[in-house]
Amino acid sequence: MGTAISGSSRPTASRPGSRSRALGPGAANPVCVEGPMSRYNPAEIEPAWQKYWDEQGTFHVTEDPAKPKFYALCMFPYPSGSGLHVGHPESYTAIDIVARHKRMTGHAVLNPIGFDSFGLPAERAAQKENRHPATITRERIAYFREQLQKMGFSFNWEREVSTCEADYYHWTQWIFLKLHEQGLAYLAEVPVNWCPAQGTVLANEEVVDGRYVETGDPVERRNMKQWMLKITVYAQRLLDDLDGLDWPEGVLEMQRQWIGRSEGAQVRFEVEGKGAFEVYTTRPDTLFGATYCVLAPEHALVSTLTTAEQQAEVETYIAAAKNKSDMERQVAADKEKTGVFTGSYATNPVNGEQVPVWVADYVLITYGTGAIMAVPAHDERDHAFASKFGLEIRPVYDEGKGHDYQAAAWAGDGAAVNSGAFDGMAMAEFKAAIIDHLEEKGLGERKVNFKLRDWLFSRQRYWGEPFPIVHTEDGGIHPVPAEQLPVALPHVDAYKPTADGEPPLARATDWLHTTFEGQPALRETNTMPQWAGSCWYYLRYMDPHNTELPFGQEAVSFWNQVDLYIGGVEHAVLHLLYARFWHKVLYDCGLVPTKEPFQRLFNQGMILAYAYREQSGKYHHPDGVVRRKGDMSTITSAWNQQPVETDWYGADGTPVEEKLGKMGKSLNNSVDPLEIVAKYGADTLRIYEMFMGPLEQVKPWQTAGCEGVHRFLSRAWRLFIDEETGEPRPFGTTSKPVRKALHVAINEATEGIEALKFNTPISKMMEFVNACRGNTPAREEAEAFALILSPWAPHLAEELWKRWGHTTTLSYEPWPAFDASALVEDTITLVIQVMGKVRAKLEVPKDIGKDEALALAKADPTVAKWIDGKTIRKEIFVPGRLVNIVAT
RNA sequence: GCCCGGGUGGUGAAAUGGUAGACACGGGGGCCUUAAAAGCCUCUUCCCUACGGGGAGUGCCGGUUCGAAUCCGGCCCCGGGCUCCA
Repeated sequence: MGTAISGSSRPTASRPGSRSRALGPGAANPVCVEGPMSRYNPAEIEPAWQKYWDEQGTFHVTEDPAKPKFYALCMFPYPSGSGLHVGHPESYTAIDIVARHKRMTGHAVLNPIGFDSFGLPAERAAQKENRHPATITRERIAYFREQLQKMGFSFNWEREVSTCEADYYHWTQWIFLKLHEQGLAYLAEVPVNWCPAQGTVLANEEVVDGRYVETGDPVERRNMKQWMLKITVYAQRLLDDLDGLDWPEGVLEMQRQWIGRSEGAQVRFEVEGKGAFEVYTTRPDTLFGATYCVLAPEHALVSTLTTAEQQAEVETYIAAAKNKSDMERQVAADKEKTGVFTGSYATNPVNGEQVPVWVADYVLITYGTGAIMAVPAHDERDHAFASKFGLEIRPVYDEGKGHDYQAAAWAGDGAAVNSGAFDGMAMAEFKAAIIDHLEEKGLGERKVNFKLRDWLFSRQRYWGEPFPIVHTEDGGIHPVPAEQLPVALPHVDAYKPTADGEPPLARATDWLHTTFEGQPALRETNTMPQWAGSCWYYLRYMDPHNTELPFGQEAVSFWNQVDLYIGGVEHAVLHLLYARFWHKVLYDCGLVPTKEPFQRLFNQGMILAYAYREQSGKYHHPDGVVRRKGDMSTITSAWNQQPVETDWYGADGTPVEEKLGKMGKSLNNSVDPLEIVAKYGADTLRIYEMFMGPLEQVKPWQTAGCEGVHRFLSRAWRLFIDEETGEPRPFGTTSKPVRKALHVAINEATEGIEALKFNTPISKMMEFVNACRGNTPAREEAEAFALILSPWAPHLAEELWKRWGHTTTLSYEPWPAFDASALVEDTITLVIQVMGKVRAKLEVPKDIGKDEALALAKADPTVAKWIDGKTIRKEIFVPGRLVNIVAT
């Protein structure tokens, strides 16, 4: 934030940390310049229409069985302290265009908005400012709401939800009780990142090199009692039901990989006199090549298997692994594998060989059985490990090309060798045969495994939903009865853990101590993660004021499921997977009619912005930066310390280099949408957001690009409104080129909205205005134009509609019909190619035949020159398009 | 390393087997104006030109085709994500 905004455009809501300065000379406000009284003035018409829509309840929607329904949803925002930047309205604008179009095609449209308002940043702000996070959050929401309302989105504001309010989290808790009732919630000891100095648990991204990134305090892994949700029970269904969804292929693929189904076998390895462990493998066909085994450091059998001589080394290794985060373990092991020998040997069940058992952190306790059989000849990771520690590498497949197994692993198919009775088999046959063999002998069994793990569902934080759970002294864990909900967040004296490391809620001693069926009891002091509220908000929107249930059956049977969901690809896995999981649980409880929550999903591309950095590392806001062409300076790049030439200069004349990056505080390149609204109007902002390029594409914001869009809207205004009087210009008569341009635009808009391509329709609407060349078209054409423009630029369209004498909103007018006959011309431009190169263009009747076209082509002097003296080998004729003469 | 996106003028882009650069931004020239702003007209991929044209060109190399930005194979670069999943 901290972007330049003119004083007059200051939003009324207070916004912490903001500043303002006067607009520079180059940033004249076209809205305020002198001129005719009735020029296009969004500052006047936009608030008026926003007021009208609000007062008239234009977009209020009810469950009307006479209409088909459409549920359009954008991912709701987290109300951060810095407000929305111009990247956010991209998906809201796209959804709004679809919603407005669907109303015009007779649908009952649900297009709600709300706020994902629990979460860590507000808690941090509360600690710093010593204010209640609810107060801070509500202030932030007020500014977000103002920003959204000034962009003219047709949201169902009467359905707004905020996940941190008791009337919402009441029902989040209610759904948790359902999960608990279904046996899907349980307590488990789970390792967390514990920071003793802060007395708190940290998220993975807050820990780097074993230290808290903010303070540098050391972090250790510590087991804590945590609530878990059994999402793994749903793994197969979460995988199977992806098939019917209209989602981007990339997102489906990421979900499939995250769920990570694999088929293989679980095999038992005996250690003489010390017991046995099981390994999971997808390659039971390589069992004869298993030359050692590896246990995860956390595996229960490690201490039993460690011999006296190896004990010191193993213990040191385990201690080191324990304090590394999963991420660190991965990064370190990518560079070089580590591990230690336990001193014990296990029996390979298929050939009776004794193989050494090692401990290494490249084996994860959380996957499979936490133990593996290692086949270095056929697995890269095992190969790297075996090479480092001098373990045997024994191939069990001959791939037929003399592969050097000592140099590298090879995981492909071939003919089995060194595998006793199985020699000669190919992979598929071998797999089936050896699993049968293992099952017959009782050495193992067929097994399906998933990468997906149960969901760690508790946080040691204040600003989240309290669990509706009490603990009695006898160790009993009891759900709070549904009629006693909500369990309200208590007030606490500080938003940090207690002195003995209990979560912040433990500070509320009056709240903490309660009774359960007459016995003294303590309330659960963990809170739910931020995902909880966003797992079901799309259902609450269907029936947001229900005080008896999270949502009523009547509402949910009408709205059914979300028809179109637009949001960032960063939520491709977790949010979407968690919401799908809860939805399936609710489905199993008979509370929702569909197996899946979101039928169609679309990811908008991130909007980037140029950032300008001087060699000291300081960022200059793009507003003050200018390019002085030809005036090059050489500076040391703050990005890579290399000398770099630049002709960009900050407002103070300092040379700066340009780089594209995420819009945000850290690069000092955010742009507040209200700044653009003040300068150009909401309609310009909306259209520019869409005009920048395809919705799914990552693209850079350039405020200057708004100029062209604003000019287009001004030109459209002038086309229909007399700028001196403000009266509508008299309508003209229709003409062929204008009618054609209109129907091209109607077609492009109609198809574009369906395909979520919102950029090219704008070009076609610009072409329509250009085609009119200042001559007002016929009334029918003008009105059709306003109607197709209205999803993109609703304020301008409404204003024109009103000035043409209509007395109600155009939001429910029928969408204009496309007439293909308007596009038909009598003649076409026929392209004449010789050897694939364009040599001439001829104006010919549209239905010209091949013979006639070729005759005309050959008669053209330029064409004649190119085929003169050559033999014609082939003649291509594409009706209505081109002729290609192949001559050599 | 693996997975997912993406490379087209000075810039954002359009064209998904048939005229590469629509529509805009920026820039040049002109009109209007006492002047400026706004507006309007016009040029604007690069190179050559005897001004008629000609040649090259969609990250690089190759292929298929009468014809490729578009389809196929190989490579390079950029952005995002990642749980060594046995």
